[in-house]
Amino acid sequence: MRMTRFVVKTLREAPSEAETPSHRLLLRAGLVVPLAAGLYCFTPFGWRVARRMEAIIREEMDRSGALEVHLPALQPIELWQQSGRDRAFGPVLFRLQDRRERWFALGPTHEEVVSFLAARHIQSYRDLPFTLYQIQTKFRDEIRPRGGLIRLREFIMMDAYSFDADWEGLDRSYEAAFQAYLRIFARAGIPVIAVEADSGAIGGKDSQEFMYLTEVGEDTILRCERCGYAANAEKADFRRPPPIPGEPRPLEKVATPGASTIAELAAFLGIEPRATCKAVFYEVDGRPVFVAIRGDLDVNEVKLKNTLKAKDLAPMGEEAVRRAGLVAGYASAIGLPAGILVVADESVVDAPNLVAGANEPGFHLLNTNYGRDWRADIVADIALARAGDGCPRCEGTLETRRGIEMGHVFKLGTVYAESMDVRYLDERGDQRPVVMGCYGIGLERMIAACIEANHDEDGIIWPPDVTPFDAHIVVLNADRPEVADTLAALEASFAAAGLDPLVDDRDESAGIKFKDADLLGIPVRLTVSPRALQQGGVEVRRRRTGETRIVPAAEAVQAVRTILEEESGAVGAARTLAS
RNA sequence: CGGGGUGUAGCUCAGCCUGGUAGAGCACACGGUUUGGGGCCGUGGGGUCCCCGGUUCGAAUCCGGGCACCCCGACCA
Repeated sequence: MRMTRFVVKTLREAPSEAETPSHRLLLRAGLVVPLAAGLYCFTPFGWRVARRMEAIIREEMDRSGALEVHLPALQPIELWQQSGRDRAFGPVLFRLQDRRERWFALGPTHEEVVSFLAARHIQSYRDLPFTLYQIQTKFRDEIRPRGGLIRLREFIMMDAYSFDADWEGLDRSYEAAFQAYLRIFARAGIPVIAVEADSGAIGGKDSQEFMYLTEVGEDTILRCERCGYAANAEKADFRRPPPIPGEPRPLEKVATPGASTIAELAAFLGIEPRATCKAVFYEVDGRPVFVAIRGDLDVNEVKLKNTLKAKDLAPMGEEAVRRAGLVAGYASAIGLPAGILVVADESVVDAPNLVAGANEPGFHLLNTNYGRDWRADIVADIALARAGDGCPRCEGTLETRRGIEMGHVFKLGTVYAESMDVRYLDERGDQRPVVMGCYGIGLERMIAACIEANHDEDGIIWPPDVTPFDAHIVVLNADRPEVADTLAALEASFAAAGLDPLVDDRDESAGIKFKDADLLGIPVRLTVSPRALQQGGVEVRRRRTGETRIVPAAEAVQAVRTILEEESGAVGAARTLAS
């Protein structure tokens, strides 16, 4: 491809809106241009990268035995009502009406539609198992799009769905998808770790996320160096510090003026936060919920939401607190107004003599004891794991890292089979629900993470499987006959070898061309110039290391191939290091 | 939705406080020069100063109200 005929434009300075390295480079190298919040146009250069990412995904999914399909993005709302997910997704679901005023949704994911399709095919256990996948646009009216291609309102997702007769079959399908994902991310040059995850709005049982660890990530991951345990913070278990032991003592009311936070209370009384009971108020699906947890711990809102099987959960606003008759800063479950659901974390049940609020401004109660003084409607693990907490699997300590969720695999089980009525007849002729799994990868996110993981101060460094061109040929003094002849010969040999180079034939200075080559990130650069020819050929430069050498023009193709192969090895090594 | 920030040329920004002909660098067009790391000289084109309203003889600038975009928290690939 001749650059003068290719629609690319690079920017010397990144637009001020871009802060993360990938966002800046995406805009500077001209891969995408923003249209509106969470919406981007892909340029010819950017789309080539996207297509290569797609190719990696397609090859590895095909290799795993999955079958590609294409499902409508536009879907009748009834389908979403049937699964109950029109409410689960709520405002995230884009809705629109057709000319007959019938309601549709723009698919944020495709479990319902693929269930519909699968149900048309599945009659007998002999029809199972199989896995379907597609690479298609999804729509989500996200609360806050961000980070360039990290969080979009319209994005391309590879979503796969497995259908098995039983849970053992699902385990095998899940494992096949898991292995395919590892190959996909390795080839894309994205180091990932698999972490235990919450299944969120998708529903289902086991679930793991593939995380690319980076400071610019939006998820928090807890990890134990010692045993390798890793989990999303919203899911993570941990060993709670033990309670302070003691025999129950009599309840006692004390004045604690101005001590409305755990820190103030502990300081005022000269005790550890661990000896107090923290009260947190939530509004859950419109109803007030009182949460009690030991003072040294925080509430994990995802765990709480799951415990309550709630659709909507938010900290209670000041107005709602007053309306519910709660006393912020001095509340406890002892003497709480009626009609409020009380949820307790496991940590308060076996901790004796906790200091808790007296439900009266400026006063607390000493020596409150669960069972003797109060009881919760629900007792559950609703505590948030934090850096420094004990690992749930070994004696190690958890640390936190930030990460971007690149992919997610779920064991759905029979949830959708039940709601969408996907059943089969087993060997005995009994009707049973199909056991499903689902698996997703965000394509734009892969591009963003690939750049995050593969760049330097000069620009992008594409992994060989992702690069939009096989080589970047810079031509200097193209008007000299020997240069023009060499370029023509080079282009012919590349074409014969089936390689696709980007040729910078622009009338620009050498400096601009070299800078642009570094920014655009094609792994090998060839320079055709009078100087190189004098030295016996063309200059070959490896983008990642900057090393250069002169090779005869006739050997250029082989030199490019060698570097691309070696770069594949380098990408693999980087992955091993990080995982 | 809450908190913070920003809207002036394609991009980065100055001008605003203290109202009076809208600017610079980069990019773009043309001419010349140069040709191994964003080179140099000259000429030129390009603006609803985010929008609406108010104050004023006069508003990019002051006041009010909107909107958009970015960042931090609740949602997810």
